[in-house]
Amino acid sequence: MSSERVIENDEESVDNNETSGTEQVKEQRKTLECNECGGDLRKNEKRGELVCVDCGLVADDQHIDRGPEWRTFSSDDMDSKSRVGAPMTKMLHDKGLSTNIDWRDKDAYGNNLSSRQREKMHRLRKWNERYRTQGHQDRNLKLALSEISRMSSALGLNDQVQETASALYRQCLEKNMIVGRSIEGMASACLYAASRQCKTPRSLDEIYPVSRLSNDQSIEIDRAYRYIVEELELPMEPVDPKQYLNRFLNDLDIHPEKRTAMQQQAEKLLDATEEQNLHSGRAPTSLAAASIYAAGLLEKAGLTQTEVANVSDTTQVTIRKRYKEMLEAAGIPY
DNA sequence: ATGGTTTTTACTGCGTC
DNA sequence: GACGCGGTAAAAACCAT
Repeated sequence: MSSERVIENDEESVDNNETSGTEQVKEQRKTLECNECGGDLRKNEKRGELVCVDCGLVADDQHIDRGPEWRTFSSDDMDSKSRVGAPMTKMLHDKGLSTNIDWRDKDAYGNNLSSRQREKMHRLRKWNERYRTQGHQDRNLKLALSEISRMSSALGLNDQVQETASALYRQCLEKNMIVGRSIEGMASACLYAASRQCKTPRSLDEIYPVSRLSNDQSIEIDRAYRYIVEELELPMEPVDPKQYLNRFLNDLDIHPEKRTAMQQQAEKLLDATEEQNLHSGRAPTSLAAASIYAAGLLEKAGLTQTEVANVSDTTQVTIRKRYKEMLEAAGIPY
């Protein structure tokens, strides 16, 4: 699509966002008339002008679309699809907005630079890098964000979680909450909170091993998490066991045919137990695990308690206890 | 700190393949 | 004999007070 698409006026560009560019143009041609002679007005895309076909009057020379560049399908998208600049991302410490100087000593055409130019570029690069990572806060952020990125890919978390975690860490930094605490611990805690907020929770037990904290330092993550929830007033609700179903079922590699049936069955069981207040006080992971095991029984998937316990970070004993009361709650004899 | 609850650990016997 | 399952007791972890 042309970057200088010419449209009737700015309001139109907002209202007709759902229709494609060509449709808009057709409609315009019918409605627009020259004030002087009544002839059709036609747009000149390259010049951004509206010109009368008959008398040559330039009706408007400022017809450049300042609206969003791409087609959008929801009002949320509208804001994010700005016409200019690189997309902003919170995953980079400078939101991806700083200057980058290529490390290759080539000019825009790919030719080698003269030695004089080369030296100049070296100096510029050096100073640019110094400027970018200037100050302790920026250094702090840079380290934290790279840790968040590393950990979230190790845990198979998506970009949305990573963005959320980065945003949380940024807030902590702005409120001066990091001083006196370890960057690693705070970053891990942000990631943990983000994974829950994005409905793809990871347990703290899963976070510990991918963080660079030693085993006896792992309580730092608990502490940091409580701290940021308190300070940032995050609305953290208890994790819904259903949010684990997908991942656990994936890890169990079940016959694709039984997979959906089991998930539905498990959700039904969780609903039944939820209604009878059997969820409170119980670890969400164990509830999810038990519902999966019970669903496996009902669907005859040949799942063992040990298998489910392994993927869910629980134990057979716990699964036993839970799945029985689940079947009972759902009124299913076993 | 305390007490109540859940979860884990470790160990057991039973039945089946 | 290996495996899945069920049960138990004691220890550990967790939570609200």
